[in-house]
Amino acid sequence: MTIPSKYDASQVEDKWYAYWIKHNYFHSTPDEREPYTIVIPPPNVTGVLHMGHMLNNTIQDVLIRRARLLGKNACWVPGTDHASIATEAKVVAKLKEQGISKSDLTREEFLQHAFDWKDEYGGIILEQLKKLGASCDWERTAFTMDPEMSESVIKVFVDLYNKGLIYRGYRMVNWDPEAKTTLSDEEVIHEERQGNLYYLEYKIEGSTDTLTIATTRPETIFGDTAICINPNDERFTHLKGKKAIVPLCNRVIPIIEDEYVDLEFGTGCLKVTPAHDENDKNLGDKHNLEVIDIFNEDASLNSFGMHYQGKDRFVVRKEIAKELEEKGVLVKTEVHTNKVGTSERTKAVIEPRLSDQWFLKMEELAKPAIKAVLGDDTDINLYPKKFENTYRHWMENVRDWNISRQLWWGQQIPAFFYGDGKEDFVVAENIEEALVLAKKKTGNASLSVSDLKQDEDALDTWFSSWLWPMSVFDGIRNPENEEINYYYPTNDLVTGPDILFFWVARMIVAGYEYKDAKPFNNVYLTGLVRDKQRRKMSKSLGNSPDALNLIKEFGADGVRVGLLLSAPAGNDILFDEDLCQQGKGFANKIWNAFRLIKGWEINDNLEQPETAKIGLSWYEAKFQKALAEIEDHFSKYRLSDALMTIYKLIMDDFSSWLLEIVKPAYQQPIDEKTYDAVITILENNLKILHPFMPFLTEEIWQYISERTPEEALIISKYPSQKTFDEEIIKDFDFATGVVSGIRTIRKEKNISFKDAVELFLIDAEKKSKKFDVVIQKLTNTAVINYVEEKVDGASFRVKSNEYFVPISIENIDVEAEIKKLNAELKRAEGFLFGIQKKLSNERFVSNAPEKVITLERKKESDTIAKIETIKSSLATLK
RNA sequence: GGGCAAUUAGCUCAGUUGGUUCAGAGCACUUGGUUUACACCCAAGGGGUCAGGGGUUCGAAUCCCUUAUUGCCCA
Repeated sequence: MTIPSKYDASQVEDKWYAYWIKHNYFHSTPDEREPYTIVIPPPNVTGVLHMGHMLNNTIQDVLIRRARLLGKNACWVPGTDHASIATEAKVVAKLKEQGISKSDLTREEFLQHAFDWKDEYGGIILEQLKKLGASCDWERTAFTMDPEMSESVIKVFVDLYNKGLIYRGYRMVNWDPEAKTTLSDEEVIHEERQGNLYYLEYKIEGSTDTLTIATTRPETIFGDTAICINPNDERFTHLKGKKAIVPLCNRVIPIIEDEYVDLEFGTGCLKVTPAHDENDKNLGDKHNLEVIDIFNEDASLNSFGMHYQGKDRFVVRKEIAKELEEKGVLVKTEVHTNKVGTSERTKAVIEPRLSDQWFLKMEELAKPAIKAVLGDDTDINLYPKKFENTYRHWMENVRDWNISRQLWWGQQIPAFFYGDGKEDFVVAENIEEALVLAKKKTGNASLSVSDLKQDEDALDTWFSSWLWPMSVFDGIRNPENEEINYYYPTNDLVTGPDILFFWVARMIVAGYEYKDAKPFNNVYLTGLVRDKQRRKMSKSLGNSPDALNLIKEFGADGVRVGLLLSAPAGNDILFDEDLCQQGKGFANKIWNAFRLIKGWEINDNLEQPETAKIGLSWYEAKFQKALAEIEDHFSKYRLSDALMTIYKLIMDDFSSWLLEIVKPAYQQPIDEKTYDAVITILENNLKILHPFMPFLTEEIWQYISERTPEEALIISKYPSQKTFDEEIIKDFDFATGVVSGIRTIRKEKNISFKDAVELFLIDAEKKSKKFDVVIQKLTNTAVINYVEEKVDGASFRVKSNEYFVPISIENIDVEAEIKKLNAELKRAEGFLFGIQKKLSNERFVSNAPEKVITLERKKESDTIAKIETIKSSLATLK
């Protein structure tokens, strides 16, 4: 059998993914085993795989595959999110290309287009996840607008309404004039923008006096309904009780007094526009001011804007400034930076707007969710822990959640109006039930279905995804079904910190409200993927590599390793393709180690050599030590450290040391016992590596021998932890010091590896001799002689042991040797000085614990011994 | 403006309760090497005043104060 010297992932990965699917290893049904459950953070149904998804889902797959190997019933539920604003915007844009305007369509027609779009492009991302190796239970694929999901959402809305937690309010909301919908506070991004502060002069009615106000938004003067001054401001006492005249429209408005006005800012006079600013709205409510809304829903001016009617707010701002200047109203303009809210999705500048919206009261609902994460006996752990502070800050200041959106793509709010009054509605799961309620509420038995009109708005997408961990198991509609009881609470949630509040916090809220239990035990918050220059990866910068191309180039295993090697929990990951190259290189290394082993000819008559025996027992200890470290890293969600431990184990301990130790001479056969042991070791290495590099490991596993579907690596049994011999690891580390010493001498003295050397040593350490054969083999040392006296030749020290390799006279550079020894001596003496200073300090000796003092004394005697050997070496050279 | 976090080698990061030879890892770098698994490799090596300053302590990368810089969240 010839095995190619380069590992070709593209030949392998599709084959094993198909095999895993065929044998249904990813599918889970409740059974007697312990469940291990993850629900995927559902990506946008029309989305495409980007680096963030790759990182996220690689982590989830590692956790799931590991759980599977540990014998748990692993269930990873995949799915997608309908992403109301983003998707609706895409559909609207596509229709526009075809010359169709949304306003020409009925709701039903529009939804048909949207579902067609979803069926055509939706779920591409899930196909891409398969390329990455994601072992999701695809039979469970869910979508937040599946009929069962939507039914759950409506049920929850009705329930919360009936509990008095959902209410309708005329409120200032964040209006996105581009998407023509409201946004929740969390969907608004505050950005610093440079603008102007305009100083405008208002006339005082019945007087020649004027007053000056400062505003950043001169176009909103049409909505002014008062001027406000601070009652304590002596500059304006003369204005009290007077009225001002709004420029251009010449409306007369009252001058009111309120301590809210900041004496320092601007001129100390504030224009009040209740329809277009939250603070002004509060002032307006307090002083019973008129509310004049001057904008259309696309933020162009309406008829209140007079000759600016129909023009966009930013156009008007420029034009009106000019007009005001010409009319002498604009006194001056200052450059001014302020924060403006922009839409997360459309980037449009948010317009505060008053409208009727649906809200969910959060304060009481948040309480159990706060306790779960921050209490003493925390139910839910965040990794890394630092996010608990952020979580606390948000949850303790939580505001009511605006859950209505002026969109069609989403669950339509189940409120049915029977009249024109604000309160003329009932809330029910369907129109038939609504009719019953409406009849009861109105006392009008003659009402019919046609008299009811359902609210036009849809629910916020997060109002469906906050139920995700329950609704994917139908836990809302059938709260006691077998699946929800088995899989819920889920174990780990892996997601980005950017949706800690949007999603994570709300799932916790929903979990306690509807299952009286947490939705998950642990939340692993990944970092953002950035480029090498720390810039966020984005389409507009074009710095995001094509995920599928990366997989093509480096293999899914290579990309997975590349991502995880640089992704400590919670830290941003600075993505660099070189990392994938390292992952690919690692795959190739393991492949070649396997090639080496597979190439050996086995001879069952051969005795096991001593070197192999010792090497194997050392590696077994080393493997156990690494296994314990890996467990520890996993328990702290330090996946990159766990991977690095495995990387070093396989790269250094297995390939560089063990295989070199057991390797038979060229074209010589290997004894069966050693061969079998090496194969077992290789298999164990594959098992612990499988969660990180599933394809490569399965390929080698199946190459090692014929396996039945029941024997596939993906469902094999993870190596169990055993106690191990710490001493042998220490002794081996000492031996590697000797090996390195000899190698250094070979290099310095230009002694080829092919020429055997002889080694002499003064064994002050009285070390075990069992590694001598190993040292000999690895360094091509013909014989090791234990002596009492120095021997001529190149020398080196490991602790207080002194080693000599005789070399021909012309190779000895006495000067260089002395220089080297002097440097070593100086370092040792400095070290000794430090220790002795410490030990002669009476306060140290009397205060430090006994253990520490003993250690210091040991260090002292070791160093003294070492200095002795260096000094005597120097003496012989001179 | 308020809050949180960070600052350790050229880069990305570990460093647990203050105490093992604690100043580490990976990558990068330098030098040498066709040792029959692998040049996607092997071996050896250089490199840090632990951001600056002050303090507590027998002892500080680790605890406290302070300054600077950076990032995130909120208003």
